[in-house]
Amino acid sequence: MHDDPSYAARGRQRATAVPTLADVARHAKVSTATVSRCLNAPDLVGKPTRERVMAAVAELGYSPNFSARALAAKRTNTVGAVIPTMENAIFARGLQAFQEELGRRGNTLLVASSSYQEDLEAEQIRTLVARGADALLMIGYHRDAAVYEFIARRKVPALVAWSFDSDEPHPAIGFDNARAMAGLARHVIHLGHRKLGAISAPTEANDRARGRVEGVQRAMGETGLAADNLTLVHTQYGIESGEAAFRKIIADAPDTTAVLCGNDVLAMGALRAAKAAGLRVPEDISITGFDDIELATLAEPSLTTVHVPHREMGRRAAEMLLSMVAGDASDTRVELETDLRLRGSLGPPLG
Amino acid sequence: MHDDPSYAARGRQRATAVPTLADVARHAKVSTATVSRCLNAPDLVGKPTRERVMAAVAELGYSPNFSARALAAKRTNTVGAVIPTMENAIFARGLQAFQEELGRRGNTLLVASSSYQEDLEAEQIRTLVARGADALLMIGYHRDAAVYEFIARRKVPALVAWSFDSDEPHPAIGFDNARAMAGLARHVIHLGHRKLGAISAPTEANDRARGRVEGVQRAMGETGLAADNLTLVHTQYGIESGEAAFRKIIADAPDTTAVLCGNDVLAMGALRAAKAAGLRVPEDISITGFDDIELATLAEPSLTTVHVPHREMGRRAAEMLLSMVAGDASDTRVELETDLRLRGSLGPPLG
DNA sequence: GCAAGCACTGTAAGCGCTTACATTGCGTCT
DNA sequence: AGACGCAATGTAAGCGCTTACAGTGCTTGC
Repeated sequence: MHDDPSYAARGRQRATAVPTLADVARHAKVSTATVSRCLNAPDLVGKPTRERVMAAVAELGYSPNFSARALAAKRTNTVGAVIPTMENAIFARGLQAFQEELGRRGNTLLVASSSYQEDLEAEQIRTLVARGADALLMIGYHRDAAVYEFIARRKVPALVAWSFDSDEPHPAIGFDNARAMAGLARHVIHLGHRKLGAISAPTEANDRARGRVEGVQRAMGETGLAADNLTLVHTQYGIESGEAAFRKIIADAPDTTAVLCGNDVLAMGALRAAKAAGLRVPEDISITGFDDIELATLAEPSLTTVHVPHREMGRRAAEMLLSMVAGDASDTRVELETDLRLRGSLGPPLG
Repeated sequence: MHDDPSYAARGRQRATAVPTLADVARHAKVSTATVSRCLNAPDLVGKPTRERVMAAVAELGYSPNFSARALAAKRTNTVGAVIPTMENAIFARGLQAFQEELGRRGNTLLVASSSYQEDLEAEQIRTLVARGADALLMIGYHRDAAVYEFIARRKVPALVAWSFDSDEPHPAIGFDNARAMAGLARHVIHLGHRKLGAISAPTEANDRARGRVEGVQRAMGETGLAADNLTLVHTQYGIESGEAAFRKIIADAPDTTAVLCGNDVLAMGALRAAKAAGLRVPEDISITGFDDIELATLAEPSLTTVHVPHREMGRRAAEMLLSMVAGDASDTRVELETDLRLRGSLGPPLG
């Protein structure tokens, strides 16, 4: 035993080199299999042996090499997420909850962001899978069929979040953007508004934004409002963008009495532009948002918006993904409820 | 050649199993070494061979197994970051820039958050290192010496961000929190304020918060203001916390004319509480923040604060860390400049 | 008193890749 | 013409771990 000629050399290195499973085994005078079992399935090992091994682990400051473990066990305990950007508070919040839940269950989060670019997203997804992500979180349904095929071929459990559509087959947790926005729009219309404005994020590669616009249109259709009562402007994410879009709406359609924005950040911009233009909110013009980020209650007047349970979504997404990895296929499609938060920025039109 | 009895079986599996380097090699009729070289050092391979290999890669849809690569090459192209929380916009913004730069250079980001808990942070750092992070980004200097020793022993390049102290030996990119806050406080005092309030995040495990409080005290010392002219309140991060802290200050010291807050979110809370108490800002009381998040310009009145270049910090942190990994040890300590953004929430005291 | 079963532990074969080293076939130099 | 260098490729030894399988020494039932 221990007549391996390299043993002495290894012993000398030990202070400087990172200890391996084999070092621990040697130290505790057991086989590597036993050390591995101590770490992964302690009840299979006798108590005295286990204690000896654990002592060796502690003494050497051993911690397992993740890549080796992943290679041998074919599981990484790592979950990938591709989001448009962390700078958007709604994703930051959801992702934070997602990561907390993952951490609680011994997993780590691998993050990539696509900057709302479809091809970049596809590339990020490939990267995450190649890195061995056990599962994938993606935002919204919209992406090339080839991406979905790739995921299916690799058999990586994947979950769509921030969107829910009962017609879509993919596992998802989210809400029906169109329905949520329609609820708000219906309320606005019932208050008496007839000339509406809408500010939306770009809709080409973004089903959430698309859904929200459709929601407005659906509510108008239901209440018999003709389509030309809506002035729709598309613009980038950002406060300044919201300001510019608002100015465009009141320039194009000065009789607009309510502007529905695709998210709270755009709404904050609209609000600021309205005030800058000398319009009173909500007396002269009503403004609404979507998401209910912290900003919404801070605005003056505070913002009427659609509340989305971002944290809950993140937390449950982690739960779902991890149980999908474990092979438990129940509850793979979850629709969350949103609700209206009626605040000062919305009122009946004065006329 | 190809008389391996398992060859046929492998061939049949190919459609369902994930292709490996060996599959590609077989397909292109070269050795695995050549395939590996095509992927990692293409100029070492002759053009016709390379093209044949690349075709095989494309045909099989091969992508390398990351764990195996990491195990063999001892490099993961993954950088870990431990931040307090993504829900704080300043970290989200910096981290986004960090991740973008990392991605641009072919690296991926592994994220962990500590929820401002010191022991959790230590654990996360160990986890990230065990997962093979090539380098580490950490927020602020404050952490147990054992953690720094661990990092040094593992020889993982690590960078402190969001803080800079010329007395500290660790590689860092950030700014001098005390100096930045002292600059603001000096300005406030020069305006004529004599009775100050300060709202700070908990300082035990947070050198940034500590520095900011010290900055206020330093400015007071320099200008001959006695320490008892300052009412200091510690509280958690959050708007409501800021509101409560503000109420406590004006209850304890009703003659306070300016409240300096450790960050913009606390300042937003203070602002709201001031207005709720019927105080005019800045006529009755001045309020300042720190960070210059988007919220600051949205407040009414807009918030006087210290601008911090979060995005630049994130981007350069990525650059620095990657060059440290590459063995380039230049410029390992970078001090960034902050600047005052004087806005409506600060004015001279009326008295 | 002996086969069967059980609780532990060890042996060794990979997992999919990288890379040091060996080999081959040229063109070149003297 | 023979020695040499060089470019292109192959061979094979790991990287550090997991796990199927194979003992080993007991207790137990009949």
